[in-house]
Amino acid sequence: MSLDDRKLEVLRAIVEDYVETQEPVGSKALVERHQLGVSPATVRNDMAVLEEEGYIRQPHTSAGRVPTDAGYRLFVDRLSKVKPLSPAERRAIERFLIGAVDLDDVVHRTVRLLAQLTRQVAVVQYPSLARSSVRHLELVPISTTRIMLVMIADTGRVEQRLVELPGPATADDVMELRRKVNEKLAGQRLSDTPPLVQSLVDECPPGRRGTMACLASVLLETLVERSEERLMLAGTANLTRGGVLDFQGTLRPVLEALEEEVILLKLIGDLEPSKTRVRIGDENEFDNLRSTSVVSTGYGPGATIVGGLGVLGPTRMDYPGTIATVRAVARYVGDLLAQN
Amino acid sequence: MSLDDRKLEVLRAIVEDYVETQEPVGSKALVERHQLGVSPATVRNDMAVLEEEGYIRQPHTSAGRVPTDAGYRLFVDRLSKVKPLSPAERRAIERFLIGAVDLDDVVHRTVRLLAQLTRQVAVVQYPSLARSSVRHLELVPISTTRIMLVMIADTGRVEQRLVELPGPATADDVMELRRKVNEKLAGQRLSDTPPLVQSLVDECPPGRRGTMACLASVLLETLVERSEERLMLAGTANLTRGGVLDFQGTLRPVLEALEEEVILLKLIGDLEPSKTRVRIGDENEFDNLRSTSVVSTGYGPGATIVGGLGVLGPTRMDYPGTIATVRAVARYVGDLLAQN
DNA sequence: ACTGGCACTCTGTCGCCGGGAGTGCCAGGC
DNA sequence: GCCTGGCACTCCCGGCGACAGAGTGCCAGT
Repeated sequence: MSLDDRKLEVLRAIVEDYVETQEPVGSKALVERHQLGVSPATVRNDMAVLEEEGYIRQPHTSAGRVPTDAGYRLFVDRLSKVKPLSPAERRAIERFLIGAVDLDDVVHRTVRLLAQLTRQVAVVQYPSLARSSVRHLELVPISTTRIMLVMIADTGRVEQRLVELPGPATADDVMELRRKVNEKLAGQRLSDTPPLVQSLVDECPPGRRGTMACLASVLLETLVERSEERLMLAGTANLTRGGVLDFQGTLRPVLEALEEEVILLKLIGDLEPSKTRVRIGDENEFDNLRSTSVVSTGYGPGATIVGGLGVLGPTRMDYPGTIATVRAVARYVGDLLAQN
Repeated sequence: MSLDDRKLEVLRAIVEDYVETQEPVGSKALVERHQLGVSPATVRNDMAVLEEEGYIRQPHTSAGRVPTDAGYRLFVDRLSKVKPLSPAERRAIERFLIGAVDLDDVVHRTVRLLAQLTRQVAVVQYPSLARSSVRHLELVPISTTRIMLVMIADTGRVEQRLVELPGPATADDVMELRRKVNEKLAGQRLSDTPPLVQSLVDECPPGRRGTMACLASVLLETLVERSEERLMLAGTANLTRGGVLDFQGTLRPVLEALEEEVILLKLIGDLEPSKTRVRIGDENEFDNLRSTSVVSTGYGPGATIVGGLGVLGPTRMDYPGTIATVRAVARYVGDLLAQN
């Protein structure tokens, strides 16, 4: 059975009211608050159908209706129009991001901005190393047998690692290494570097090969294997908004999930270009997040994508507003990165 | 009126039982669980005195007694003996910290370890720049009028900033700058650098002074003014342990406070050497944290202190165990830093 | 196909009551 | 003088029943 326009309109009204009031919505209140042009009885019939189809449900007999995950899904896919940001919001975004001095600062400001605008938990992934290029590699001698390797990526990320050398190296040795390594790797995408690193070792004169091999292994580890993704979180206090009504009693599982970076990365780190992804309740693959929704998108300079960001909140969330905000923030951050 | 030994013993018993059971403790249960050698009636008299003195209170008439903040304070100061860590805990600490590859990793592992061992919220401050020395300064050309300044501190911290130059600079110019800057600043404590940076500008040949001045101002900003403290948080999910009984109903204010880095820094960043600080409930200067206690201490290689760490939990916490754990972790982290 | 009316069901709240835990006080004993 | 047993009192907490309110499903009528 397909749903006619009015039934969809009723669903939309239910979602909107429920999101706003946090209370099951009944037929009478619905016709009063929206101009549906029909009587409560008619709405009730429509509701019965919507419930049949699984889009809404009653917490108990003779309570109002509440959207199901499927209901929210339908709402997001077909019923919600994008809500344009207010000029005030746009100004807020610009003002907030404009003073950032380095990458850490950008991420930091972004995540707080997102949390504040959406009033939910915000997550921002640092630009992924896997999607970055090497801008420069620096070797800093710490002692005769130890150097610090500093990798600067074009996205602004800086990673450092300590390298234990097999034997002592002079300052000149280090300079030479530095030159060679940069010659070979600077400007390369990180994902392309492994064979280049190998060739570095191969081309090395035998006398120095030990040192180079040592450096190479750490390089590989830093550049690729342990291509660690970092992220930043803000707005956890927003989980307590609306009492403990959302999240079926405890936010325990949610807080636990937020501690797991792996989980968060899976959530916001799937990077289909210029597409905003919405995961609603049960659609989430993590049990702990079954009562939450996640809105995420990729960001990056221009059309390329270097990382993800998003927000997490109760399934009962303002999807149009949240989606609009997430997109807008992602675009601004991308622009900001493009300037560097 | 001074409290005799038995009254103190009663207080100790109350604190211990309450911490364990989370329920007001009555006189009868007390004599049953502890060998006090007197009758409940006697204990009741002692309790009346303890209440008079403000160390315990009754949630309502004819409920058991609960320690007040002052009661916990007395307990911590005079009644609790340090609880030595179990060998298993020591091993856990070592095993957890041993694989750390860089500073980020150390801090990350430490904070999670602390959260796990104490089952509370853990906070670890990155080694403070103000207490670090410059190991090396690197200048990486980004374009002809932009260079990236990377500062590596002896504590392992790496800070980077973008510098906009007033005019174009050649690779040689940059190399020259790099040499000069390092000559002057490497090895210096960050707090000693401002006059040195000034002298760098003064000694510069007039032709390059513009560039150097530009660099110098960013240097100053990076090194001193914006000597930003960073920190890491873990274990917020532990706040939900024990229901919402602690934290008088909502953890909202607590979560809010945890979002404010400034607050957290004040809490764990007061660095009296080798002293563990305990702030109990109302002793806390932040209203939002009135229902929590904070145990914090400094850490660093050897006897010097470069940063703070600690945990935050309900006033009803296992003080002896928590204090012991915080101290032990701080010592291990210090040792780890000393190795670099 | 929609509407008004009506009976029904369920929730949430209030007041009430009794059991239980714990206290404060008092008189008596060591 | 300190400790103890006894006793009356207070208060919380859980269960129970009544009740008002909200919302529904259904049916007959337009």
